[in-house]
Amino acid sequence: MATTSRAEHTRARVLDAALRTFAEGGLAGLTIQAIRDRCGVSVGSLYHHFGNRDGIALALYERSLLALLDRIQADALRTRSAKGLIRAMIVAYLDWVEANVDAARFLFAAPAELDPLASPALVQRKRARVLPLAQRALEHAAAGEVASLPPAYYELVVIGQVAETARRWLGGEPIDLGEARTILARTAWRALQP
Amino acid sequence: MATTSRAEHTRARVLDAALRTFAEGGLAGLTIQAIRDRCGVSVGSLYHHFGNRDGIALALYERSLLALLDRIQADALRTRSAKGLIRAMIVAYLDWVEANVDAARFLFAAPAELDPLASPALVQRKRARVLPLAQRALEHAAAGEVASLPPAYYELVVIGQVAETARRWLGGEPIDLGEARTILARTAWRALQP
DNA sequence: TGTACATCAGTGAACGCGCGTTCACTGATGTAC
DNA sequence: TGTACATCAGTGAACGCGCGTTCACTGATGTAC
Repeated sequence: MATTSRAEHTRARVLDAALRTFAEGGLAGLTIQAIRDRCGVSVGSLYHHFGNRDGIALALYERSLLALLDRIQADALRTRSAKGLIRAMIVAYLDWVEANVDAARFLFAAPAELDPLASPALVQRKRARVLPLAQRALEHAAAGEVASLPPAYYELVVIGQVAETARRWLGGEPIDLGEARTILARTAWRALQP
Repeated sequence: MATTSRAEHTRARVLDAALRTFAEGGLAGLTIQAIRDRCGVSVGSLYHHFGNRDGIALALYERSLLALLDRIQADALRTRSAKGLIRAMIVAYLDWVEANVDAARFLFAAPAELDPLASPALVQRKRARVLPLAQRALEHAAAGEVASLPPAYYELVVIGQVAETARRWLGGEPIDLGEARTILARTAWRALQP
C-alpha cells in the first residue's frame, strides 16, 4: 500500500457509510453517530479526516458529482456529431442516475444545506469536466450544426430537461426512463436547432 | 373580520417570519425559536396552528408553490397560440422568481427535508393548477402546432430548462434573466416542434 | 338584548434528548542516518 | 540493517448547548336561547 492508502481506505469507508445513512434517513438522519455506527470508525477519526460534519457531506457531494460528470464526459467526448453529443449526454446522465440512485438523490438534496459552490476546489474540478463539453458544443455551433447561443445555455437547455426528469423519477413519479432517453434526446436536439 | 380571520392573520404572520428566517439562516436556521423571535407568536400558538415544525415548513412550501403556479396559470391561459403559451410559462416563471427570491429559494431547498408529495392535499392542489396547462398543450398537439408527446413531457421539457436556469441564478451564477427569457422561450418552443 | 357556555387562540416555563465537537491519549507507519 | 524519532491515523469518554415538544393554563370570540 502506498503512503496515503490507509487514510484513503478509511475515507472511502466513511463516505460509503454516509451515503447509506443518507439513503435511509435523509439529510436529517445524516448524523455523526449514525455514520459512525455504520462503519465502525471512531468519532475522533472522523474529525481527523473530515474536520466536521459538513466536511463529510461535502466530500460525499464531491465524490458523487465528479463520478457523474466523469461518466458524462467519457461518453460524450467519444461522439462526432452534434446530435450524438447531445444524445450521449442525456443517456449517460440517466444511466448514471439509474445505477447510482442514492448518490443521485444526495446530489439533488445536499445543496439545500451545503452550498457546494463555496468550495473553490470543487468549483474548479467541476469546471474542468464541464468546459470540454461546452467547447465541443461551440465547435458544433461554429460548424452550423446547432444554434449559436451564449455558452452557458447549452448546458442549461440539455441538463435542465434531463435533471428535471431525474429529479421527478427519484421523487417517485411514474416516469419510464427508457422512453425518457429517446424523447429527451429528441427534444434537446430540437431545442438547439439553428 | 370573519370567523377564522384572527387565525388566518396569525398563520400568515408566522409564515412571513419563517420565510425571512429561512432567507437569513437557511433550512438549518429555520427553528421554532428563530421564527418565534421574529413574529412574537408564542411557542404554544405555533403548535396550535401548525402541529409541529414540519407543519410550518410544509405550509410555507404550499403557499409559495401555489403562488408560483397561480401566476403561471393566469398568464399562460390568457394565450391563444402554442408559441405564446410556452413563452408565457417561461416569462411568468422567471418573473415570479425574480420578484420572490426568498420563496423561490425555499421551493428549491425544502424538498431536501420535507417530501411535499407526502401531503395528498398539496398534491391535489398542485395537480389542479398543472392540469389545465397540460390540457392546453394537448390541444395544441392535436392541432399539429407542437409535437405529440406523452403528456408529462411538456412540463418536463419546458419547466426543466427554466427551473435549472432559476436554480443557478438563485445560486449566484452570473445569468442575465432578461436574456434567458428570450433564449429559453425559443429553445423550449423549438424543443416541442413536431 | 343579555347571559351562560363552548370552543378557539394564545401563553411561556419546563423538560429531556441527541446532536456536534473536543481533547488527552495510544498505536501504526514512515523517515533519517 | 537497526534504531530513534516524527508524523499520521485512530480512540472514546465527556461536555454543553440548543433543539422540538409538552402542558396546564388564561384570555378572546362565537353561539344558543
